[in-house]
Amino acid sequence: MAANSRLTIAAHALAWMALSQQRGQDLLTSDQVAASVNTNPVIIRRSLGDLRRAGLVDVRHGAGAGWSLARSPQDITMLDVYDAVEQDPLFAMHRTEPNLECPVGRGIRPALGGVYGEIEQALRRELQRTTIADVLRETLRVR
Amino acid sequence: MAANSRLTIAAHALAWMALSQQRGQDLLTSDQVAASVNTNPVIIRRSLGDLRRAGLVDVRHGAGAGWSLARSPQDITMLDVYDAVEQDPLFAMHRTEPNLECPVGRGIRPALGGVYGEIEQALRRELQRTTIADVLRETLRVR
DNA sequence: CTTGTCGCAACAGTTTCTGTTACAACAGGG
DNA sequence: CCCTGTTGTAACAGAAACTGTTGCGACAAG
Repeated sequence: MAANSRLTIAAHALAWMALSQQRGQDLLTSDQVAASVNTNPVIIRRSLGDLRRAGLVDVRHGAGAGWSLARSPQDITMLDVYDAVEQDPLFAMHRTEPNLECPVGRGIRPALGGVYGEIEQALRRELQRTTIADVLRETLRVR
Repeated sequence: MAANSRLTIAAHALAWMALSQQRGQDLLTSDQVAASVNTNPVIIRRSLGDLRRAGLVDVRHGAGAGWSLARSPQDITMLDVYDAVEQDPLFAMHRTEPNLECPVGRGIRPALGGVYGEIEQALRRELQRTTIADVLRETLRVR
């Protein structure tokens, strides 16, 4: 499906911030997060920017700047992260409008829209069941 | 997410084939299906080719060639279609390997793998609840 | 043998994603 | 008030995926 890795990057960043918080370091720079994710700091700033707009993290500017969690890790669900970094629907409709003179072409979009809507709801219910605290716990179990 | 429209195209083609079958026309050419979907016949042949490899449709070559359903519409679920046309996982991992010297970088992939696996299972359960016969019925309800 | 259709390769245009560089804006500390 | 380090964002590049198009060989029914 040509899936992107935004949810993965954002969850990784949040899990790392949660662990750093546990260790007493509340504030991390995009450089420090990028070092764990192994990517460019601008990628991290873009991702954390999405999370900031969703109210999941706070940012401080100027000297001594950096990022911190806006909520405790067990209060951030994967659904919160998903909503922060994804906007497109899971399944796309036709790029070009189907033939409206065909009964199937006329009705297929609302029909599939209903099906796709229910599927997204199931996805959201499942995403909501896991928090960043859960992800961090599972992450540290593998050592 | 840069979602593609393959599931939509395939479901549209199957619904149209199901309706044609009801009307007494078992065999459709890719041109006829393309006319309803409003796209190029090669796109339809590619999609129906996926469905043929999955055993959902049959094809006949030579003169008088065309496509027909291999099963009755109520025995084809959206999960069958999904498996036929999609292969990539829903959410991608990091493009580049995370920093393995960081405890989060080391454990994040299996941790997220577990989460993503459960989400895909939920998606699959939901896809399985809808058949092509359901899609066609809903499609014809909108007129 | 003719004809109509499929299978598939090759290619182009568009879009998305990731990564990179560059630089202005900002704010804390001396 | 200036220095310094960090964020925010624009601009750009390369790679990949998706859709669409053309062309042509393979195939089989009549």
